[in-house]
Parts: sequence; structure tokens; C-alpha cells
Amino acid sequence: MDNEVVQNATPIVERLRSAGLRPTRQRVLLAELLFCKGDRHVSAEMLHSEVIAVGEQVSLATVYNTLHQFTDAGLLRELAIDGSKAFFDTNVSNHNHFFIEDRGELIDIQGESIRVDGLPEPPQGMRISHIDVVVRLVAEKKK
Amino acid sequence: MDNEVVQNATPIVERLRSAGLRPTRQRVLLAELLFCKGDRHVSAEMLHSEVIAVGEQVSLATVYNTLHQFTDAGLLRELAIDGSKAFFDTNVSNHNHFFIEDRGELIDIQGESIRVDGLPEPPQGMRISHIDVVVRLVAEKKK
DNA sequence: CTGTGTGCAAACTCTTTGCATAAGT
DNA sequence: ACTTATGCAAAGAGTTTGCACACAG
Repeated sequence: MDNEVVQNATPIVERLRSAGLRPTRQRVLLAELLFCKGDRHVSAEMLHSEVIAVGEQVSLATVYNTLHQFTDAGLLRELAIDGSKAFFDTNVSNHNHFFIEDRGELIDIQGESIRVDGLPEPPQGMRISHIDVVVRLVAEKKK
Repeated sequence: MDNEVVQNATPIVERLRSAGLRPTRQRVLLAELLFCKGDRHVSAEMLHSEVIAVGEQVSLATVYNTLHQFTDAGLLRELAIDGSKAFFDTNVSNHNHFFIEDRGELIDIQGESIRVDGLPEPPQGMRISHIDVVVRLVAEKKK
């Protein structure tokens, strides 16, 4: 039986399909890199390098396009933390981040641990879509 | 007596001097625009437009340079919220922000109101330099 | 005077876009 | 077949840099 292959390939292909995205070679490859290694924070450039590293070829423009398509489909969340470059987070559940300034590195803080109190009312006509907490870290200085 | 003029000009000039910055025409002008209108959130482009609007002339490169010099001197804080462009906040005290996604607009939340609990320990060798809380807002949808 | 700051234009980085070609259904 | 996605290269935004000239002390 050659169902085995189909069964292995199915989860990601299905995930793309149900997000309304055709499972093209590029999208399947990128989705595998993104979603088969636990929670990740990637920039377009990083993901493109990984593609090259595994001996495949996807243009950088397609990486950008695909990251945005995945974000629109709710498979990724875009993070605006660094300022200069965009990061995409494969963990779309409610959580926050440590950001190591010197290295530009992100670490998840699970959603349950942090609680934010004392929020003022949003201006009228507005509602809160999301609260981002970024805990910025620097190397501890010797004393 | 023409001390009046000097006395009006002094605060900003002094502020620049004690930050180790020569009070050049451009820096004084930019400082006046930044610090004489209460707390503000500006991008380089916005500040440059204001310069033009008051009939003065400062190059965009100098606006960028000056914003960074002011930031290094602790007169401004740089905000990385939007992702694509940098904002500078004239309020350098501890506080947080509402961010209106549709308009790219920032509103201060005074520091006392928000409290963040349940922070996990930072990874070892690291200490917390600052915690940014960004409350992202969208237009309330009718129901 | 002397050193620092400024202006300009060009360079740079990250990201998006237009259009012809290729691939999915 | 018909539609949607991809690749490429070029354009675009925002920001930075190098160097000659100008200005503050």
C-alpha cells in the first residue's frame, strides 16, 4: 500500500487546504520548516536561508508572500518588536516575549504566566485587539 | 534690557548643553518642536515636515542624526511598535502605549496605571532593562 | 582658528510589486 | 483548460553614511 506516503504528507497539506491555500511545493516546504520544529520566531531572511540549507530553492519574494499569506490565514503571527525587521511567530496562541536586545533574539513567555492589570479604558469607539508585552533583556553587568 | 530673549532661549539651550550637545540652530529648532508641545510621538518624517511647516529648513539626514543624538542623550525614547518606521517619544518616564493599528497612532498610558504580574525569571546572565506594554486597538465593530 | 555639525546625494537594508512563466486542480 | 502561484528583477520605503562646507566656541 502506498497510503503511508499520503498519510505522512496529509497533515500539512490539509492544514493549507483548510486555510484556503493551495498546497504548492513552495508552501508545503515552507510550512514544514515552520511548523515541524516546535515554536519558532523567524524572519523572511532566516527562513529563506533554511530553504537553501536543505538544498531546495524558493525565491525570497515568495518567502515574503507566503509568510504574509500564512499570517492572513492565522497560521502565523507577525511580531513588530525589533523595528527594522519583521519576525513571524509560529505560536499564535496568547503569549508574550523576552527580547534580548544585543542579539535580536526572542524567547516565548507562556501566556498563563503574565497578567496585566490596571488597563485604562480604551478611547471610545475602540476595542482592544491584543496586548503585547515585551520584556527587554540585556546582559547582566558585573558588580 | 534684552535679557528677555536670552531667558526665553535659555532652557532649551541649557538642556542641550548639559546633554553634551552644542546648541546649533538645527538642534535648538528641533528641540523646540519636540519639547514645547507636551508629550509627543514623532517619526523622522513627521518632524521634518514640521520644520518645513514653520518655514525653516533642516535636512532629513540631520533630523535622523539629531533624533538619535537626543535618544542617546536620554532626551527621547525610541519606540519599536510599528515595525516599518521608528517613533520617538518625548516622554522618557515609565509608561506604556495604546496603538491604533488602522491609523498608526500612539496614545500614552501613564506609568502608574498598568501593572504587570507573573513575570518569569529572565534567563541567567540577563536582567530586565525595560518592559514594553503595547495595547493594540481596532475600531469597535457594530453588533 | 579648530573641531564639531550639517547638507547633500548616494548607498543600504528590508520589503513589495508587475509581469511573464509555471504549476495546481 | 483555467486559475492561481512563483520567480525575477526592478522599484519602493525608511534609514544610514561619506565627504566637502559651514558654523559654534
